[in-house]
Amino acid sequence: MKTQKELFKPVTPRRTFEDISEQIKGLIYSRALKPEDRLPSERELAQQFNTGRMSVREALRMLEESGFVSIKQGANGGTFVKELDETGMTKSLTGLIHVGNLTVQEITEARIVIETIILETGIKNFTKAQLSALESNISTCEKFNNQQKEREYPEFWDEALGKFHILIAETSKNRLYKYFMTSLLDLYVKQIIRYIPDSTEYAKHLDQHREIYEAIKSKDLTRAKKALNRHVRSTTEYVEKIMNKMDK
Amino acid sequence: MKTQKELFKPVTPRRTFEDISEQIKGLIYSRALKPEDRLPSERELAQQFNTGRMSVREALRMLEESGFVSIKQGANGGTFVKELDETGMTKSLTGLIHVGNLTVQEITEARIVIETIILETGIKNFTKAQLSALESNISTCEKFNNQQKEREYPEFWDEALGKFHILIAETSKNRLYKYFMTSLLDLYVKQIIRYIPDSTEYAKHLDQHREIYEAIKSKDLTRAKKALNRHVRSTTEYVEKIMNKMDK
DNA sequence: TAACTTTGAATGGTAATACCATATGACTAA
DNA sequence: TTAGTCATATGGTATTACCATTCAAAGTTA
Repeated sequence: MKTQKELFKPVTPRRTFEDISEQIKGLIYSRALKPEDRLPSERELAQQFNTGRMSVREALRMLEESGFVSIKQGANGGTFVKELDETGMTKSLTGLIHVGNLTVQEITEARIVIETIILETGIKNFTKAQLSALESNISTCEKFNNQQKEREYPEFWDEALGKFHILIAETSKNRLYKYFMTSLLDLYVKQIIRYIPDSTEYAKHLDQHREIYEAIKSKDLTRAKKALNRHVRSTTEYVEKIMNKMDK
Repeated sequence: MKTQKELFKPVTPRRTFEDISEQIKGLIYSRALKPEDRLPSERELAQQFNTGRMSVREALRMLEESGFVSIKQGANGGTFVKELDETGMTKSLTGLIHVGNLTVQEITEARIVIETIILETGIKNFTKAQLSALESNISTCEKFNNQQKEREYPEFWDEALGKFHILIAETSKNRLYKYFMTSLLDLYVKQIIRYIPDSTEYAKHLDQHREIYEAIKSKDLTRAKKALNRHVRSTTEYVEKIMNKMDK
């Protein structure tokens, strides 16, 4: 028989701000607070919780950090409930990469797996709207690439590198894939965006996209998988080359 | 030609505590601060950053929330750098589930995919040590299940449900899979742990584990995949049944 | 001497207050 | 009408004081 001691779990002493944070999180989970809703001001909250304003602020800081609320200053500002999305996941992955507990290679491998699965389970079910969205994404990017002026804007890189793959991920019924893909691409883009590749490099990237697109359009799974694999590996090589440069 | 205005990106006004948080995070990223290292006390930090203690505390709250540091009170306490692991990811997924932006089904599907990939790429490379770890995990669980007294402790469920799959995930060279698997299992366990299933249900669970194990041992990929798929689906059904009960 | 108790100091946790910074909208004057 | 000004609400920062927890060293007792 175990001693009585082992029957009880250790209790972490409840800190006030944690309590507050949990309460608010609970209200969000139970939909008592919905996205866009505005919370009372910090001073009011402090009164209602019967605590100091600091504890409230620390609680809000936690909620903000994990993406449950966003905070605006000024009149008509305040704390607003936010729709929870994949940013939390992105942050986690970014951290893991930075401290060296994860590499770009590992992420890329997972990315191939997921995108492949998406195609395997859904290549037959692409709607016309989805196909034309892919098509228009590619052609928009190509048009941009031919206009020197426009190429200066890094935002448009985001468009090219990310949106295409996200469009593919969105065809899956599994939202987790979309979250995951969005997170991963965000990591890629954050690395690449400081370097504006030359027009040739960019064109190559787009050609690969088009290749994938054509395969999907003709519902040729084998070809699509091959093209996808090539594309992701080539992009990864490029990202790694850039990252090595940055280390020096 | 675009107006000059569009040349500049919007600047989010830097909040003091964000600055502090970024600085510390940067030191962790650059390995100037390593896990287990102790940061100066809040009061000292405030002095060094030339700010108030509150800003420091809010910064620490952010770092704590995202898993970069842990904080202990009392003499010899303070702020300690923590090894970054998958807890951040787990938190994100938990949040997404609770607000309804993700379901157990979606997670389960992804889980099958990943575990399958792990087997596909690595079933031939299981070492003897890894195999016997699986074996001993199963037999330990079985032993527990036959001792009524022990079955009371929910912790041991954790052992049964999670460890087996984590052992499999750990055989992969891709740490992302392990992180992901650990996160997902954590979600399952957090749901199940309140309900202690009857001995029969538990035995069934273990039998499935053993089936998977045998297939891996004999390096029969097809059989392993089938067994795995069956097992995960059966577990999911069970979890869903429980969750429905809880809703009522 | 060994075991227990007390106490002091370091550190995080909470509170109250005052004031700064920012954003919005109403008001005012040209 | 338009441009500018100001009042106000809200978050952001700083200061100060005190509470709560923990650990270790000093002291005390058997």
